[in-house]
Amino acid sequence: MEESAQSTSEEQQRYNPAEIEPKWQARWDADPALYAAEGHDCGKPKFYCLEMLPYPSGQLHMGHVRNYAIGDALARFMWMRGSNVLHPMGWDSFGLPAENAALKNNTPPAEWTLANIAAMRRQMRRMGLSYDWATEVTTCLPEYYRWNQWFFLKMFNAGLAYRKKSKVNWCPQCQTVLANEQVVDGRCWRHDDTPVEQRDLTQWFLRITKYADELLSGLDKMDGWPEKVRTMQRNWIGRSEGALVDFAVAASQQAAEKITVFTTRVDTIFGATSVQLAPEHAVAKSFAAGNPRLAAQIDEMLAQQKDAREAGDLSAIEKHGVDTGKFAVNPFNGELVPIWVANYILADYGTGAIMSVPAHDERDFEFANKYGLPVRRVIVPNGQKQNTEILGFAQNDGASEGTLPYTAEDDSSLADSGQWTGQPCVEAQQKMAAFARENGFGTATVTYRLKDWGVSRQRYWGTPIPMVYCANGHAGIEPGGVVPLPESALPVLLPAQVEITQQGGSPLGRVAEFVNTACPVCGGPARRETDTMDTFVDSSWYFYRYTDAKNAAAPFDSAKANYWFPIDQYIGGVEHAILHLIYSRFWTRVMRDLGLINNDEPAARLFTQGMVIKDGAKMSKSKGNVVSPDLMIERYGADATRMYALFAAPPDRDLEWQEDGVAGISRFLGRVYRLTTKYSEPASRRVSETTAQATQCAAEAKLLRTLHQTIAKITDDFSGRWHFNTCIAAIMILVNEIAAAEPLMEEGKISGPAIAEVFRTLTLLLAPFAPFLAAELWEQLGGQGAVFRVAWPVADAELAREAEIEIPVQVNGKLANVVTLPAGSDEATIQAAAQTDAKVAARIAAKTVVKVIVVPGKLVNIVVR
RNA sequence: GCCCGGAUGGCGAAACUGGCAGACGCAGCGGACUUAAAAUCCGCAGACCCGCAAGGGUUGUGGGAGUUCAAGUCUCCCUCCGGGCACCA
Repeated sequence: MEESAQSTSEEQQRYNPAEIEPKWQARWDADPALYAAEGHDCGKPKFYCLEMLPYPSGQLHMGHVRNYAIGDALARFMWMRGSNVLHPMGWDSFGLPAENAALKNNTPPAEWTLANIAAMRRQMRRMGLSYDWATEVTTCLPEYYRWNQWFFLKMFNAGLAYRKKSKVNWCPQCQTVLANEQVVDGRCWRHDDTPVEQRDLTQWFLRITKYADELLSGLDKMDGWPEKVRTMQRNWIGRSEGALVDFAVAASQQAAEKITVFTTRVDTIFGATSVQLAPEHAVAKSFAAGNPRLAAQIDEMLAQQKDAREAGDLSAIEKHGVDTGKFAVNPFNGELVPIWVANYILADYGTGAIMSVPAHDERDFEFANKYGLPVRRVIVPNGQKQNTEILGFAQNDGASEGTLPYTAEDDSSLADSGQWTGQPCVEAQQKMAAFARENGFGTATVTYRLKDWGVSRQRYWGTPIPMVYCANGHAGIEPGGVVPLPESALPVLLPAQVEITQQGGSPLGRVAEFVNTACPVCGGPARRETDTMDTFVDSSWYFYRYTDAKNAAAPFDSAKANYWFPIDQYIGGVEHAILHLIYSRFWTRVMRDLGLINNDEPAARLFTQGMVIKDGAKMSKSKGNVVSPDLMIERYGADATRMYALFAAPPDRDLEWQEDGVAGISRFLGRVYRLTTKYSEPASRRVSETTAQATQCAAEAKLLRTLHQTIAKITDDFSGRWHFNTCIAAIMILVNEIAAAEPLMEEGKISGPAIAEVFRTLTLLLAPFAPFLAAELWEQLGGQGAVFRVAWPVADAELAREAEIEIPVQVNGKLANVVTLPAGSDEATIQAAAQTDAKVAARIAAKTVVKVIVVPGKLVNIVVR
């Protein structure tokens, strides 16, 4: 009996997250105002803290835990600093996995998705994340996706959404089209074992290229974004300045037949020794029409390209080409050059045709070597003689040794180039483009790698595209033509009972009640568009919806969006650098041009956290190294799990998950709990300040010094470096010092107010990292209200200052001893102390002091000989 | 091939502007408490060598050179690992 009574009372002293965490979770759940954002008139500075919304797979993984632990710490810190914080969460809940699950389990996608959301919301609450659930956004619900449709209509009317037939990426696994951004190394971004096929389909596109220049130049100003992400976006946009030049086809029956080439080096045009066409090029096709041999060779090239693309490595195929036997006229010098078709010319970049200048381009050089095409040098470094020779066959030795291809354009000039000979390259590029324009055979131009965003998906679980095809046609619309629905017809609801099968074609096409409708203009029969939108549409603007999530009349109220935007801190994985993060920048500009918002960019600052790794590899089911957050929470509690995710590595680096480390954090939290609860009522327990004596005051001063240094360090880190791992280490140091001072507290030799300040502040410092424990301790300390609304402690520089400082003394760069001196001692004092130190003196005895370096506050180095 | 990161004890890491390398934690070892164990608390700890010990010496931040009184940190060259881009004319 006695034993159990004792163990019960000890039990109460023990840190038991399984008890305190659910208790606080229930209290927080019952208090929706706790994490609610306030209005624009609350008088506080706003802070929009956002983590990327997850796909509701049904299971939180460690990457989520890390992402949300970072965001949550920041949100709580900002609240404590007196900001009005918006910290929302939502669900990127359209997409293929729901259809796959439907196939597998015979569960409707909606049901499966909503159940997953419920499960993940429960996990997030269990983690104690400070989301304002009143602003929750679920993209698969009509309340949300109707605004996708609304935007789509706006874009259609603005000419930003259009249909065209083109070659598109098709994933046979997903049974749908993919955007360029969703093709990774020739594979589907979701199925890295599935080669993407090319199909000709008529699809809806969004005109992101209209904003290409702005998306590019905007990056220069985005210094709150990682340089890495900005670079990736720059490369993806791939702006390139050059010129279009028309080469007439010589002796063409069709007099107007010409080949327009794109080049960034029009200054090299006198060195062009052939014109190269992509196998898909229209002129190549027209030549092939009368030349079966050529036609066969072109077909072979196309087949080979397809194979290579499916193998995932386009650059692996060897360059080869075929001479068409035709010639083109170089408009600058009237020369005839042969026209070839070559497999390395991309049909969808530039014009699908180039002028080949072997002397000044790596690829052209390689190609010319292979086929013995002439190499003519027309660019030389400044100062070199400007007469050159036609080399005839390319050479790798002799006269051209190591000099070709010569690709530099800076500090280089033209040679053998008619009236432009001797001019610097860069200057000549402009003048020659202007010349072409004046003479009607070319112009300066800019091309982009970025293509318009193909958004049609032949899938069920997505936003229906709000368009119909009027069967009979009417004024201005031919039969079968596209008619946009009026806004009043929105939302176009996704039909609930749809059989999901693996056959091709849009599943919606098999739902007669959905497909068959009336034309909104003429009332005649019409069929609905049966493709749905890419799910990246959903995530392109969801963060605006958070500012006004319940609005039934508009996607959001502009005043609210303008108050909260831009996002002050966006946190997520780098894998979205050129998908979500470029689409949402585009969407923001579209909304701005529609007059809905004032900002150009969605997020002022972006943080990309590192991956969570186990046994040296990214966690994945196939590797069998997945660690379940649920299991960690069950064993060690949410506080310990989250805090470990912040402690194990700086947030931008990869993190190796070690369960023993979580146990260590749990132990640490237990220590905090034990100490704090023991001293939670100092006034009633002991303490009279008058007992303090000088030496004990020193111990107290030391404790307070560490306390204030810790405050300063953490406060500083939140505003800059975000090295939460060292913040937590600093708290551990503080706690170690408190534990060391415990005997003095026991004896009442540390004052009551000091003890109270130490534990009160410790609790506040822990609040962003271990919210459950902080809430519990705050209550036990008698704190009023939610700990997350208590003002963040302010470091007192006076209390934080070190009275004495240890200065290492080196002799010839090697440590001889450490001397202790009052802080702020001047150079002379330090040097004197250093040189008179016994150990130091012993080392410099019998030597000559050459030089003494004194760095006040840092060290002394005595150079002897 | 090009562009970013990164490499520090047995492990995760720290050292922010050049100034005591390894803070903090994990694992380990020793001790206290306990009949015992768990939990907890205290202590030790880069490696090598000398010493019974206190202590002392050498060496050490992927490799090599350099700048400097002083280099994990700066410069040059190289190796390996991770990520991105890759026939873009």
